Amino acid sequence: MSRKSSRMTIKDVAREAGVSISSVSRALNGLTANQELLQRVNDAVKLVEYVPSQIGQSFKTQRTGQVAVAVPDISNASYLALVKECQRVFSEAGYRTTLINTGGNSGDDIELIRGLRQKYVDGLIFTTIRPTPELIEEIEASEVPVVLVGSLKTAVSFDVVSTDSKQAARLAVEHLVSQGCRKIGLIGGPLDTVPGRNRYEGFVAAASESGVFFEENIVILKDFEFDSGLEAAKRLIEQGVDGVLGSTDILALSVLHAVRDAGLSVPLNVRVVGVDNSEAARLAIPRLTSIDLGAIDRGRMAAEFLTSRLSGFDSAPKTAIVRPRIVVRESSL
Amino acid sequence: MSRKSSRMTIKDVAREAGVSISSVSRALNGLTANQELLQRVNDAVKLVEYVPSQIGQSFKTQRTGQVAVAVPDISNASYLALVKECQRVFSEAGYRTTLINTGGNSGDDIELIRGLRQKYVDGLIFTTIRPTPELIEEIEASEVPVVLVGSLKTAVSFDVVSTDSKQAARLAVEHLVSQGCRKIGLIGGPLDTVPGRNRYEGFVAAASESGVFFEENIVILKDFEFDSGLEAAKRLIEQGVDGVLGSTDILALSVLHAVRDAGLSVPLNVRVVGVDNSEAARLAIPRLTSIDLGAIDRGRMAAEFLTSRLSGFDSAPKTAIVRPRIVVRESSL
DNA sequence: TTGAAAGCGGTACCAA
DNA sequence: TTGGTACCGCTTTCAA
Repeated sequence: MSRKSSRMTIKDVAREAGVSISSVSRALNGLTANQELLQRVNDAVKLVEYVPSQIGQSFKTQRTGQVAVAVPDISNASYLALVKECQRVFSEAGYRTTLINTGGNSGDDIELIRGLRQKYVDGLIFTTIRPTPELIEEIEASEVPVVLVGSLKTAVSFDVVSTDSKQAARLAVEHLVSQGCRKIGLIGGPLDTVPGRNRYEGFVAAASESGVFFEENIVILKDFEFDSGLEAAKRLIEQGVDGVLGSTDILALSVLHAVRDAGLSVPLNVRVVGVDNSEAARLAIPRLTSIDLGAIDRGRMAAEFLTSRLSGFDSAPKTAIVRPRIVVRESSL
Repeated sequence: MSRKSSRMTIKDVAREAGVSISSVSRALNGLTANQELLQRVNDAVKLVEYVPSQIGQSFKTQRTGQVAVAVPDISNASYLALVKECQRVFSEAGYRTTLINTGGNSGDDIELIRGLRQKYVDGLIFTTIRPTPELIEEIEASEVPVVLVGSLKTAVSFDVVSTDSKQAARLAVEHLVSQGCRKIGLIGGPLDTVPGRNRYEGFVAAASESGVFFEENIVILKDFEFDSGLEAAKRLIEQGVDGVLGSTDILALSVLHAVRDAGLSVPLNVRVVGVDNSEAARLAIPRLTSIDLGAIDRGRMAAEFLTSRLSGFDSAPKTAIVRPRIVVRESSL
């Protein structure tokens, strides 16, 4: 016996229960006082194995019950943490979560926002490290609520959740200095990204204030690949740094490798700090000190901002800034 | 000037272009020969900034344009790889991807499959390590196409993609033996999971065939947590093993830590092999030998199976088995 | 080639 | 409280 029955609709339930489809709808949505009718409808629902069509409901209500979370790269630990946390909050609030890997390309980003007009989701959490004016404009024009995760320089008409990248770099430098480092290197991300730029500026500011030697010890990468980091780390070690800040935990791991390859030791000869406080940092040998940018907190707040808007609260644009904190481990002791 | 215009529908385009809505629909779907009408419609579309409603289209076509990928834990490297690859294939095929974190609970799994009747997605890639008979039954009854990623003992009426976990363990043991290990330990996953059971059996078979000492060196964990692995590894080291197979890369990393904590060295005193060939394995110190279970290949095949079904190809149930391969690195040399 | 109209599966208004 | 019915946006059949 094939169970692949053609879909049962509300009509079938109504027929089976001997009532009108309106009554079925009401019964199913808890708008019926009549116990007997309710019973008949429930029996009929069981009998025909009725399940309301999400598509039909969406059509009527113009709500999909879905939200999207867009990140440049889901492989990146902090985006992964953010996505997971959003998903948790949304799931609790009764929304399904659609995952979008943007690749970080700003043209595609704009297309993504524009595509929201198709109304395939009720709202969007959008993460970007390159918030161009065009992108901002497109988000402001969006009919679908968008919450942006990322740092902006201007005031905007939508909700924003960000972290203080400059402060993150500062925490790292101050820690390294307090541990006795006097010649600190930076392996930074691309300067045309907001976090890349901010961490660079934070590093420079904190380093010069501390009076440590640093100016020749800055390497800016075009990407965040481990191999690029390895190359950069090798250079820094040749210049005799005694402390390095890696822009991500992966880049910091590359420093651990380079130091070992050079026959030196972390933290004896070189102290290392990473950024993201990812699992990779916790499990590294030696365990890696890392700046936690609060990806989980950002995810939670962004998701809460969005669910709030989706519930119809039409407040002024909200902003949340998560403060980074340093998690000290073996690699910088 | 607010851009938050209320949605434009096909009617607005029709009115603006001075044609019927049927003509607009045809023009938009490339079913019009008349160049002038086409032009008028396109102009009207631009003028009113019309974007077809996904909801309206879904309602008519009974297709959502979405597929779901369900995994027990997105944090797990191999599931992550699988999800990413599925997403890539689906995106190319014009489908959006919804991510579902199941948590691996089998009751919830059944609810998930049952929930498909709501028709919120067109198809599902489902990953499980505990394929209960009830679950199988539910999948077979599903009206929505499901592709299962995981090993099954029985023949089923849906597509399945799996890997050979037994062979994976065998590869690892044979490699360790060939490197000179004579007392090999296993840190295994729960035996009530299919991969946990299969890896255990593969390990036992390969170890006894090789004639190496192993029987007292098996620790089966209740979970895959790093800390549990650390504890287990400590025990194995006290028993004097010279080789360890960790059931996942994370567990293998815990062995690296435990060996170091014991003042010993990998691979000099203990050789270590993990499973998953994750980024964590590539970046570990020392770099970790790992069994690649072909997560990416499985993701690709599963996604292709599903898109094929969604395109209406109603073939017999397909099965694909991905062969594991070993990636030898420093930790076992 | 074009337009009119039915219908996909629900919800909610209105009248009984 | 209940049933009849309009309607959400789009595709597609059918007739002109």
